[in-house]
Parts: sequence; C-alpha cells; structure tokens
Amino acid sequence: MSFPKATSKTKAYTYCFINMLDFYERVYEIVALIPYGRVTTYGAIAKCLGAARSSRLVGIAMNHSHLTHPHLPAHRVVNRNGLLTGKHHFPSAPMAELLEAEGVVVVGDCVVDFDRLFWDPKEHL
DNA sequence: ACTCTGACCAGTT
DNA sequence: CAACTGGCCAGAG
Repeated sequence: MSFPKATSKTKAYTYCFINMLDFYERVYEIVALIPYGRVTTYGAIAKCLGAARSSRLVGIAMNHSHLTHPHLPAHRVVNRNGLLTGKHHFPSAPMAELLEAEGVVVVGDCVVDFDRLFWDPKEHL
C-alpha cells in the first residue's frame, strides 16, 4: 500500500483522502459494522465514503483485507446484484459457507432475498 | 513510462 | 434486452 503516483491519469478528487491507507481503513471500518446475517455492496461502501465511482477500489481493499484485517466479515460484501464475486479470494472457508452459517441462503453464487438482506451503510450515519 | 488486469458500477447505445 | 464506455487505482512486468 502506498500513496498513489501523481500521473496525468490520477484524478484530483482522489486527494480528498489523506492517502490510500486512510481510504482502506475507512472501508474496513464500514465492513466491521455490517450486522450479522446482512450484506452490503462495494458500491454502497464507496458512495458512503463520498467516492461513488471508486467501487472498484473497495474490491481491491477487500482483497488486501485478508492479510491486514483477517477478522473482518469480508464475506458480507457482495456486488450490486447480490452475486458473490469475491468468492475466489477466500483461502480458508468458502464465502457461501460463511454466509449460510449466518442464515443467508446462497443459490448459484447469488444471495437469495438480497433486497431484504441489503444493509445500507448510509443509514448508519 | 508504458500496458494490462482486476472482489465494481452507472449510464448509454 | 445485451453490449459497450468511462470512471476508478494498485501492482506486476
């Protein structure tokens, strides 16, 4: 993890954050708040941080989280359709298994009743 | 200093 | 409908 290089492609609003480490930490703070048995999305987290278009970076942060924050409920973060897009990155227990252990039903890599189980981080503010 | 690939997403065609 | 586009940015080569 390092401060982004100041290339021509680096957009100014990136710097509303002190550095990327801070952005990651904010992502992790939100993930830690997701209630047991509920799920949220990469985009919702990004929007909550005031960087609505940086959902992809949230995914990168989650990938890192296994090393830096192993106890985080990373399995409660899915994509906007309730699809378990991060399932290939769970070294220990399968993502679907972790969810089912919390009562979240998963069929075909997709969270059943996603609309009802969705937890919006904005509502926590 | 490139190019390329991702745990993404909203808008447009 | 699906496919495409542009917006993000880290890390590897």
